[in-house]
Amino acid sequence: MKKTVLVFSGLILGIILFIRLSTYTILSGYSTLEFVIALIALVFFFIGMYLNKRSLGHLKKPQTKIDREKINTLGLSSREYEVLENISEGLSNKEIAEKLFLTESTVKTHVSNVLLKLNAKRRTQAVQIAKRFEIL
Amino acid sequence: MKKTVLVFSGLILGIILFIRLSTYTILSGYSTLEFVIALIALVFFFIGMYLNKRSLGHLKKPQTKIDREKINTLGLSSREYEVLENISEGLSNKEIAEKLFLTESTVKTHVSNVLLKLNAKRRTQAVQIAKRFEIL
DNA sequence: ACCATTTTGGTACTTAAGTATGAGCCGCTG
DNA sequence: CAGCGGCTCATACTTAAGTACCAAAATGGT
Repeated sequence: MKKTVLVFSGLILGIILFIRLSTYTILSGYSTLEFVIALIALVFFFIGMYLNKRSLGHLKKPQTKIDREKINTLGLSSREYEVLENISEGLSNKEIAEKLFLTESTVKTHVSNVLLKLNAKRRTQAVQIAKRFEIL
Repeated sequence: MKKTVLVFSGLILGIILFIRLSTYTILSGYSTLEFVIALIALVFFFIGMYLNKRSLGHLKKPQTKIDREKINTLGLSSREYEVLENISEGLSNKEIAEKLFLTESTVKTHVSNVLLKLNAKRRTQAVQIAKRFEIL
């Protein structure tokens, strides 16, 4: 953010200096004024794009908004979804059971239901499908 | 892309018209010229940012560049990495074996090595760790 | 209060995943 | 050329995952 501000103010100064100079030297006709302004507009346009790309590039997480509509469409219950989340974290059934204060047997039931509803054969596939559906 | 071009050219026209008018009306002193130009620069800066954000927003995949350095650091061989990729696709050992023309037994060896090198206990966890390391 | 769904849990079983260990083959490098 | 690392495959196990089927609470809406 510091860099951005520095670069930005530096460019503002540069532009102002450029104007100061151009008003007394290059700038003679009207068309030249328009050209200079168009150039400035273009330059700042691309600077805006560049800086934006940089700042967005720093965002590590894709921030995929969870499609709750889709979860309902698939018929996933809240508990089943909760289990699915933990599967994607790489937890085992036993670990999920401990985390959610359940028996492993209950977790297995939920997992089986999730696989059915997502039409997956394995938990790994379920995660992949869930991400395609943007519910994870 | 069509929209972008249209909006862009429209704005260029608008700016030129604005200049035409301002040169004969508002624009009287030097400071005003600078102000107008700064304004244009600012406007185009934000237009650039906005358009860039829009176009980047259409990208569905986060485009996480694969950190090949990290792969080497972890000591993952190319075959092991290939297996890891297929694990993240939700494939079973048997399916990976068929896809890569291997026996299931070889795939299991690779999987075991991957789990060791990623310090994971399960294939699901391996995928999660790999994504944190940005190698997937 | 009743019904549908969810949540929970169990048993019994099958299948997949993962570990340990050994071994042959190939290509590269000191 | 000996050796190392990577790739392949196998056997024998252990453990986790997943299926099928059932059933009792809990929950929530009409």
